[in-house]
Amino acid sequence: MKFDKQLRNHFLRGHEIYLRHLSIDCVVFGFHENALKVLLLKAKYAGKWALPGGFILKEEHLDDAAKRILKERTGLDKIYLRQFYTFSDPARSTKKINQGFLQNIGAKARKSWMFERFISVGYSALVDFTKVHPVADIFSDECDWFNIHVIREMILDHANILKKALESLRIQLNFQPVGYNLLPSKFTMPELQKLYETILERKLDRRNFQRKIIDTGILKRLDETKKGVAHKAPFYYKFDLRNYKKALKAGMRFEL
Amino acid sequence: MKFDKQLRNHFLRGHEIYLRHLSIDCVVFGFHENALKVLLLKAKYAGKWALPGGFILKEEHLDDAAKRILKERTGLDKIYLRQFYTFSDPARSTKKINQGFLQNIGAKARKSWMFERFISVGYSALVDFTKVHPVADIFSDECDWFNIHVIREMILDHANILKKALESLRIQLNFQPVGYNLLPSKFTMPELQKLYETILERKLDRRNFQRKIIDTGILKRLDETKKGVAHKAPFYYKFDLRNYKKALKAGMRFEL
DNA sequence: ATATTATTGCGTTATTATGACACAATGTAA
DNA sequence: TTACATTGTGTCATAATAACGCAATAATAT
Repeated sequence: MKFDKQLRNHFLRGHEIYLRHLSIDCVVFGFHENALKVLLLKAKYAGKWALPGGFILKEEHLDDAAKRILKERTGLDKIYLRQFYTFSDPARSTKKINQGFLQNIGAKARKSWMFERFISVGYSALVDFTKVHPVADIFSDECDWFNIHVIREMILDHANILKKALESLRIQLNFQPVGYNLLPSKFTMPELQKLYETILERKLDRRNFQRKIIDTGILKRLDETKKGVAHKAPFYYKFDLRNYKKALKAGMRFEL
Repeated sequence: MKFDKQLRNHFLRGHEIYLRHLSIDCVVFGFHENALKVLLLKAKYAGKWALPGGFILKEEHLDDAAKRILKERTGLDKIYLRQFYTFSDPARSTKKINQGFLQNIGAKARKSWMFERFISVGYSALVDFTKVHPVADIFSDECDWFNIHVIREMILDHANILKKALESLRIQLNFQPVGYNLLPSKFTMPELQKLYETILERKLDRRNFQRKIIDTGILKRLDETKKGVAHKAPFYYKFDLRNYKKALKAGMRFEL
């Protein structure tokens, strides 16, 4: 079938266009229904889960490779991306390969560049959940969002990569109001707070949180309130892009 | 001569033992005479300066490669090391190669793996200046310390790597009392303060600085004072390793 | 010997930021 | 119409921070 032909070709001839020994893995964060989510692929045959990843064209910048890979997985064009760590444990990529997979690829492909050692550069992406359309790649037969705390068994060292990405995100939170990238353009204060609580894994005082974030000046309150809630309706806010950028430039801190 | 034979061999056969397309560059920070220093090598023939760097053995962890490289350049065994960024601009390594260099290597070597594209992983190291014995490598004929603010012209994108390392160090300062790695085992309060001022590039109030760092509990004051200063002698301090590690584990912050 | 000088150790105070909590307002559901 | 959950705004005690004062001290100049 067409799919396997593509796969086979990748194993046999991929090294002609990609750099050897080097890959990218992306941790794509989204926020939906008050929970932090991550985009995962279900690896063919193995049934384990994998981070969206890919390879680097011979004359391509890593940032561009990550953009290209994520464009394919999410349909999104302008994704907020940040390189966070490079994973190089020699044991990370030499784990036993799934047998069902090998059989489907064929004997010749077993000597493929794909079974050599890989060093992988980790990128973390922050996206607006509502804008993403997950698409599987040639190594997988499913692509979907998962709650950060109910993660399935993952291939290779991907669980470790995810863990590192989360730590990195937690630190990033102090230097950048990540809500801008993770939330839809308009959102309520409780939603923003829940985002922070989820990432930091601790409760914050509602009133102090509001005061602090308002004081930064990066939010604009809209005249509109949320409809259809069985209690006092919260206002919608959006980021004041002008002040947001100014704050970033000035190296703002946002401690909680 | 022996040196050029070694170099020639590296160009012709290095790819047999090292991963292609991948290198490491190290920014080694030291502190001496109240100034932040960085270790540089003078590239042969080009005369420009370079960060200590090297390549990764086919089954070697990047961290181990960095350790190996720095052991050779500094003589030090247990260096505090941290990976900070991976540099992948396709243009970074394709800059015109120095002619004098090429002539000395010979014609055959011009097709060497060394002239292919390189992606370089940046490591920053914090060392005790007084313990380092700089040694040049096969690509250079000089190795020495330079004040961070009077840096010479550098090869490739090394100036950029250095800049990124400094930014990274500045952020690190909030999470880790870097003095432990940069200062000799015993030091005075003004020395520690100067270290912070140099990295942050701003003046700090002497009295507030002292109070804050004492309050962290990671220092032990010795009974000894500095000798031979034409004014009131400052006490020596050293890090209380027990509390230092405890603070690190607890994720201490040190804002100034 | 003594005074001078630069710098240290320790302390004070005003200002600002933080954490913890009170209470009225409000939009749906009972 | 009332109950309910949750929001917007505000207060207050406490902690952290910035700015500054002053006596002590070790070499040096007189």
